[in-house]
Amino acid sequence: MTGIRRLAQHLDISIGTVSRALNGRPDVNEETRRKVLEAATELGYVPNQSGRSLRQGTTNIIGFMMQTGTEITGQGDTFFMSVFDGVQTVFARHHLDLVALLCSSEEDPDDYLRRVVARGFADGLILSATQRHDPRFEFLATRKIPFVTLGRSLTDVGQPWLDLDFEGMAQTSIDRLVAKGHRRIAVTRPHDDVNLGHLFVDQSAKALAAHGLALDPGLIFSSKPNEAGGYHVAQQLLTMKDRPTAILLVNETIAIGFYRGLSEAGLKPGRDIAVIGRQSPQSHFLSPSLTGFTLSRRDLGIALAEALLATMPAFSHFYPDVEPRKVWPEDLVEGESDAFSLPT
Amino acid sequence: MTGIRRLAQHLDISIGTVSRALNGRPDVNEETRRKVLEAATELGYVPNQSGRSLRQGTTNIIGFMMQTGTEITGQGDTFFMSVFDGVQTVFARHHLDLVALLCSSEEDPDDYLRRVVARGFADGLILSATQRHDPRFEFLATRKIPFVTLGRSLTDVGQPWLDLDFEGMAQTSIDRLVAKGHRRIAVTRPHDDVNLGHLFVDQSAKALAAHGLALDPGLIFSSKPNEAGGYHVAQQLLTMKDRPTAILLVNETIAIGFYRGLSEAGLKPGRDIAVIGRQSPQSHFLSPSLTGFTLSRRDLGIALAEALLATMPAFSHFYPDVEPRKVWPEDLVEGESDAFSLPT
DNA sequence: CATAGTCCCGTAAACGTTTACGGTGGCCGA
DNA sequence: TCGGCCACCGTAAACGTTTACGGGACTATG
Repeated sequence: MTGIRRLAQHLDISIGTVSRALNGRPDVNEETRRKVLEAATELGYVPNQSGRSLRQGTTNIIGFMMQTGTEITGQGDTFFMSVFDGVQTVFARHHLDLVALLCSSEEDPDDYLRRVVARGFADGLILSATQRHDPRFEFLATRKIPFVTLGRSLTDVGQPWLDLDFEGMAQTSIDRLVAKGHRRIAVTRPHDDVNLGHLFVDQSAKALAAHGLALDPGLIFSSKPNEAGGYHVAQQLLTMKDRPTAILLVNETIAIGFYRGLSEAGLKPGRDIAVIGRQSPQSHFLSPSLTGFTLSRRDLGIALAEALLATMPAFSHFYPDVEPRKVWPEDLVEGESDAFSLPT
Repeated sequence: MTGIRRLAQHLDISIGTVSRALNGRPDVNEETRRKVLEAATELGYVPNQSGRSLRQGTTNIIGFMMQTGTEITGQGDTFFMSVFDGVQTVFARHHLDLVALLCSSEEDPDDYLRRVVARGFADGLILSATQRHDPRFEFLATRKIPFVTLGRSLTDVGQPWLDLDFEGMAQTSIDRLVAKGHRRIAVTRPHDDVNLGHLFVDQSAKALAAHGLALDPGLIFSSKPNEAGGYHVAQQLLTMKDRPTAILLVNETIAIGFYRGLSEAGLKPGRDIAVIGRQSPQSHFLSPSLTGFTLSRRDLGIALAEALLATMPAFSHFYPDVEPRKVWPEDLVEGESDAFSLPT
């Protein structure tokens, strides 16, 4: 005799009642419910997830898909981890388990997702590293699997998303730099087709246009979103005749490499070039201090989880008024890296 | 009519035969098996994992537990990801799904593991960030859950493990540095109780002793295993009166921060101090080039997976002669960072 | 022809839940 | 007294598999 049956026998009660008691159904006497819960802890009963899944066609698992090709992050080691933390705290409240689905760099993300879905692995998914055109969206939509994405895409199947505020970042950065007399402003973007890069470049161009300036295509640097990428950007920049006087770094970690590349040539951010980037735990150790945007990654994760739950019928009533799509605000932390200004 | 039943009906055959055909049982006519497989792809049948799990008490999932407190890695962003890749390729052969279980920095790893196990989540586990004394081992052993650890521990319940070759690294490093005239050799270690730190320090002391030298306790630097940690180590080192002339960096990423900390004070690895570390994708962009150890992370992952499977009854016959415990060799890549030598 | 053996297949139970359905007993109002 | 309602509980089916068991058809052997 195992499982719920054992509990029932021990209490001389039917298994139906035990199940109802454990699941918080209303049609069970509070006194018997108390006894059931007591016996459950006493006997160390934990419900069998397979049985439950089989019966109600739900796994209680949410998957957070990341790609190792982007070095799990592309935003610095801790970025996704903090977001993950936030997501996890929300799901824990609903007894949902969160796991990370790491798609190898050698496997096609679309194939990987197909496998995950075919297996009926998760009740819902969180997607990151969203591409400019992302086939995964349509796939999940036709399978009617709830999902939310961290990052917009041109592909739109009506799913909720959260994203960074590239418009805001570009605008305040550009305004700030133009006010300091800069005209030749460079911009970095990840080398792959992740949508983030497109957005940031577009918004930067827009912000420049507001000042009657154009974004020089020669000043758009594609790089891997990691330290090495930043280092390369610096090297490219050093070889230019008509060097930009300011640069925007969209990814977090590349600032590290960029600083190093610069310093090897004897250049210094804030003195020889104005740099605006994104804050990260690592960037606090940069010198001169980085002027950059910051956001609460944990809160971002929480919002991501809530947006997903709001679309899942079983949980939506908990989150009646969640904005399904939202651009996440960032604050600018002023440092010394953009102190460099030009006479006007 | 759903699932296997639908297939059976479509072929006018019993569900038992269908199941046997799909699972590669011998007692089924090859001709009917062919038909079944054909129909399966035609109808897009995929077995329901819940049903299967319920029946045979197995989930076909392997969990790779990592901790976000150590910034998923503590070894640099890509370390675990490459290992993960290797593990995944092995498991894919056996139709096992690998997921990452990320324990939040705010949650106790032991509690987290308890939850995972109670839920019956995985058939097997891979543990990383092994502590010097690790309660998780005993817990899993009593629950009879197959697991393998990346890293040794003083806690030993007979489980297989793989680990880095700290003895080898310490010995070749020390020998090399002593041969260059160094006597005051510093060592870094992670600030927490992860076993790796203890081992590396111990082995370094042993290697020094072989030359009649002692490891000065004042030359053991505890640091976070990331860039910031390396930066701090450099800062600490700079304030010392009797500075060491050489240093061993056990973690991969800390070299980055260490270099930066040094260069801010006008010091240079290889000229003012000898540095030996560990190679990483990022370290290739260090200048002067790093002398450091390297290993095939992917192969490490493969070995890890095989070690686990060898202990699981259902798979052990595939891996009859896998060494259950193994120290993973590393090669030294010579760079310029340890060029600094002393007159003897 | 009888017997044993082999190959293949069908039947049905079992895994641990959830839940629709119906039933019992008590209470209340007419 | 009786019908109806309510609160609570028991029964049993269902979810989709796997697998032990047995049986039928055929072949080989005596």
